[in-house]
Amino acid sequence: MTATPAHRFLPVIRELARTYQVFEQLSGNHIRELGLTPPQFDVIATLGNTSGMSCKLLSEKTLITKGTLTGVVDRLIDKGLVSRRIPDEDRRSVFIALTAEGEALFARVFPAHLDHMQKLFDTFSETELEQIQHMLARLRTGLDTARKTAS
Amino acid sequence: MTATPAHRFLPVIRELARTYQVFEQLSGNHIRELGLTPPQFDVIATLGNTSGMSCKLLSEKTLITKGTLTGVVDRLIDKGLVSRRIPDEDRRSVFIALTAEGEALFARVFPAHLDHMQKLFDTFSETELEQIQHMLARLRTGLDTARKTAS
DNA sequence: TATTGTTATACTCTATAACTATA
DNA sequence: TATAGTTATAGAGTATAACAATA
Repeated sequence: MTATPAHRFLPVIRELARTYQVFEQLSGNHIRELGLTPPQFDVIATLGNTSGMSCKLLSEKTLITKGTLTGVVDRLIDKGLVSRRIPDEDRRSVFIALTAEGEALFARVFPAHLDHMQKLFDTFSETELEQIQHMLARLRTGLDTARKTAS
Repeated sequence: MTATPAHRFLPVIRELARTYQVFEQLSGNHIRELGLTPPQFDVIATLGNTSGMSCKLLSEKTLITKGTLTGVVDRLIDKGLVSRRIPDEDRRSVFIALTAEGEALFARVFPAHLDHMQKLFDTFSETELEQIQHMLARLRTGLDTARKTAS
C-alpha cells in the first residue's frame, strides 16, 4: 500500500475544518436569532418533512448521543416544538415528532435558512456542485469505515 | 442574478456537515485519549510550528471568541502546555506560546493524528485532492464574504 | 475613544456510566 | 440477556455583556 504523504491531504483537512466552522458560525448566528441552538435546529431539520422517528434513529441521524439527545429534546418540548410518544409496538422506544408549532417553525425557517446560504453557491456550476458533493461523500465513506474500525 | 435552486446546493451542505461531523467525531475520540478537548487541540495545533501569537490572532485563527479563549488557555496553562506573556510593545495584548512540554506534545501527537487520518485519503488521486481543496477554498471565500456582510 | 483581554453569568452541550423498563 | 432511553454527574464550551488596563 502506498502511503499518502501528509502534505497532500493535510490542506484538505484544514480546508474542510475551516469551511465547516465558518459555515457553522454563519448558520449558528441565524439559528440563535430564532431562540434555538445548533443541535436543536439539527433535530428540527431532521424531523422536518417526516412523520417522526424513534429516539435511536434520530440519534443516529444527528450524531447526538442518546444521553445528550434526551436533554435537547426536553428543551424542544419545553418550547412546544416536538412531542414524545411511546409506541404500542415496542414500549421501550420513544417516538419523537414535530408538533404543529414545530412544523410551522420548520416551514418558516428552513427556506429562509436556505435563502441565507444560497448566494454562496452562485459561483459554482452544476457540474462542480456534483463533483464536490461526490468527493465529500467518498471522503465520508472512508471516515465511516475508519470509525467502525476504531470502535 | 440567477438564483441557485435549493435542491442543487442543499445536498452539498448536508454532505459538508455530515462529513465534517464524522471527521470531528473520529478526530475527537483520538484527541480525548490525550486528555485534551477539540478546542484545546485546535489551540495547540495552531500554535504548533510558530513562535506564538497574540490572543487576538489566536482567536481569529481558531474561531474561538476572546471570552471563551481565556478559559481554554487557562486550562492549557494548568496542564503546563502553553504560556502567557505580556509584550513590552503593547501592554494591552497577551502573547501566547507553547511551552517546551506543549511543543513536545505537538511533535508527538500531530504526526500520529495525521497517520490516523491518512488511510481515508488513499482512494483519492492527487488531482482529486487538489480539486476538493480548491472547491472548499472557493466555498469558504463565499462564506467569509457572507459573514462580513451579515455583521 | 478605541483596542485587548478578563471576568461574570447563565445556559447548553458533552462524555460517561449507572439505572429502569421492556423485549 | 439485550435493547431503548433516562438520569446523574462533572466538566467544558458558548454567547453576552460589563469591566479594567493600555494605546
